[in-house]
Amino acid sequence: MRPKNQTKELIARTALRLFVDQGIDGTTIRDIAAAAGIAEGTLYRHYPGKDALAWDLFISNYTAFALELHRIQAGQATLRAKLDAMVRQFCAFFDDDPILFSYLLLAQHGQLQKVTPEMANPVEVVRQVLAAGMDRGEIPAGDPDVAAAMVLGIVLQVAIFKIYQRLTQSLTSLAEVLVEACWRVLAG
Amino acid sequence: MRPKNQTKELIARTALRLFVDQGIDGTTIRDIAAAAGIAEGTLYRHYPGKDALAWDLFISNYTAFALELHRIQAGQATLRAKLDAMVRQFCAFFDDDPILFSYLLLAQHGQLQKVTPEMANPVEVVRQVLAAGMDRGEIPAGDPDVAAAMVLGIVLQVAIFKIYQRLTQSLTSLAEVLVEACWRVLAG
Amino acid sequence: MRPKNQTKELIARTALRLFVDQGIDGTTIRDIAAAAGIAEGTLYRHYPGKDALAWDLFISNYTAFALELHRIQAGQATLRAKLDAMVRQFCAFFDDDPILFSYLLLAQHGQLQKVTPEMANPVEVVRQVLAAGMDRGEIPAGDPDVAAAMVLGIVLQVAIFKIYQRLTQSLTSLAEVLVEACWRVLAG
Amino acid sequence: MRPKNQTKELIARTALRLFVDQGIDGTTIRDIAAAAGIAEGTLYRHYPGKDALAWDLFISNYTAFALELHRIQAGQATLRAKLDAMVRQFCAFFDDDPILFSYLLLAQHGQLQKVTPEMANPVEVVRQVLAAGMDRGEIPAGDPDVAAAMVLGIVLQVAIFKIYQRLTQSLTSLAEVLVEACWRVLAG
DNA sequence: CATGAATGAGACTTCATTCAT
DNA sequence: TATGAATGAAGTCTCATTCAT
Repeated sequence: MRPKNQTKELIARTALRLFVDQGIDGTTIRDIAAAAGIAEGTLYRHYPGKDALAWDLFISNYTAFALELHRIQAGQATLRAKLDAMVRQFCAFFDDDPILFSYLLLAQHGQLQKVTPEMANPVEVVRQVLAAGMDRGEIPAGDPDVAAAMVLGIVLQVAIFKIYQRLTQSLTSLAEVLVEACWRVLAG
Repeated sequence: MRPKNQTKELIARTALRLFVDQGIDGTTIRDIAAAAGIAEGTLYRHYPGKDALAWDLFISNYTAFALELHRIQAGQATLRAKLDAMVRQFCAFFDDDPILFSYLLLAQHGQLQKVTPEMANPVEVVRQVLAAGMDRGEIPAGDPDVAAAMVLGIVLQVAIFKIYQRLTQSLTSLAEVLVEACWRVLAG
Repeated sequence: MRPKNQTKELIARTALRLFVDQGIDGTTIRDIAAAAGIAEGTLYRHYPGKDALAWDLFISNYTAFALELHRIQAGQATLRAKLDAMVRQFCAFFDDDPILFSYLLLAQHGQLQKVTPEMANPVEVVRQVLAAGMDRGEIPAGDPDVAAAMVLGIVLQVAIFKIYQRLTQSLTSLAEVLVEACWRVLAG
Repeated sequence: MRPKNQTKELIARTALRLFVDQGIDGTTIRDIAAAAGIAEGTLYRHYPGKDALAWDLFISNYTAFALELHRIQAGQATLRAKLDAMVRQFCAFFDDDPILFSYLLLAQHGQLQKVTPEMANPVEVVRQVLAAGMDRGEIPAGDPDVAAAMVLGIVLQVAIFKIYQRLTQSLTSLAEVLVEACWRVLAG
């Protein structure tokens, strides 16, 4: 018998991989159990069910990333530095764990409706950083939602291209380019 | 008895709406039939099955949009004008049929693996236009895939914000802003 | 428009062929209509439904053959001559219309339960001829059912071999051999 | 929880009975599950599906009987003794498990097309035994396929009569009569 | 008589979840 | 805690039959 957390972790990683490869609905409990080398029933010792597993995988990592993003930008003084740090954070996250990143990206359309406003949220972090920058006059005032969308779009679409192997470089190696692009968009 | 194409069209629109609202896997044949006011079996006189319906809805519109995009940019002489036309085309498409646009956006992760290179493809159109612009020296040379990702990201993420109602303006009213942002990203 | 009986006949022959090829349950109304070049609904102008079609095809030909068999043996004086005539009748029937013969053979297990004793029946004809022959002392007395089974078995199993193409000769060319075999079985 | 093989065996016997009573197409998964006292889904833990169940039931027993038949004739020296042993084997099989025998008899028309030449086959066993007997001069030379058809016809049609209750004796009690009849047919 | 779109009952099958071991 | 056979609700799809034209 494995220690409890080890089995739970095994389930989490296995499910993550299969969810990304086949979609959540396209992945069965049996798939997960078989790939993890455990019995089907064992999964239920660690998670209440499949939906809970998918949700847990999503929200814990989504929140953790949002908090990390918030922490990292807080350590910077200027908007430019905050933007730089955040974009690099996205890139590092992707390069460090592309499967998890992909999951958050691809699962969001199914899970986002269960996200409540009080939960930490990467989109909100970016929006607020940009709004604050506008307030402080670091960039021209504008609709902070539009600004956030454009910045996120630049970074996330590059990640999607990487997922679909239209790009082969690491995201980190593109960070500088992305930061510069975002800045030009914002600096108007 | 309705004329044949009328029923097929009814099924298509109903399915589109439900697929966007509940996801493809989250929508049952029964859902579609009930919402369309037809019998379950009737659907199968018009489509071979649920997968084929989802695929047909995706690829026919995805391809049609790609061709339209290609046509519209070909009518412009400069990259700046092509970019302007293409972005406006995205915006007009979204405003004209947000459900269809959403479907193409959300369904792509499930259907894209069935897209073959010879099928017309909006991503490819954008990439080629940008690559040509680089070749002609209209914008600084760079990785055309990265450039395409950034341009697409700006437009599509704004569309996603609109879908999730973070934005309330029409996309068309944002077109100028988006074109300008894209251009600044590209013009380096 | 075809004359009524021509369409009905077309349906009957088409159904017969498909029933033999694919089984009754394996054949759909749509199959029949498509193969016959008519609309699905047209079939119902000529037959009450699929079951009725299969039954009609069976019982009318089954009965007709039984009556023919009875008539032909009645024209012969001795058991040997009756047997000869009946076996030749089976062979001629097979060679003349192997599809119909196959249908009667293969469909019987599904339809026989609907056959009532007062319906003319080839098995019964053979049994009675043999029983009468025993009564008249033309062959040794024995269980007429066993005798009928053996005689029928010889003829029908050869037909089955022909259907499955284990044999290539016409049945008629084997008639002499079959009659002789039956006679040896009976003559004890 | 029953031991695995017990449930599979229960499904097999129940299906066999229903297939014989109602035909394969006339028997639903629900029928089988209800008659076996299990849930519908349970069947699928033991068989891939209904077709596979019907096929497995057919081919495993068909092959097993062919091998047994081959084994039993190999233990005899003369054709007469081989024939005697084989006919008694058919009779004993029928009397021992009339449902299984009926299934093999009735299912063959649907399943035989999936039988490949390398699969053991009772018809082939009989044919080869007779062909060898002809080669050794134990019976007059002739077409071994015709001979096999006649011998099989005698035995199988008697079995069919028994299935339809035209006969009430056990087949074993008729074995002597059948062997004698076959021999007269062959000995010419 | 012919058509063929529409119907809807019912078939097969999948799969998240339970529970006795 | 782990197991995996069993469950049964629910999904996809088929097809005999009907009926308005």
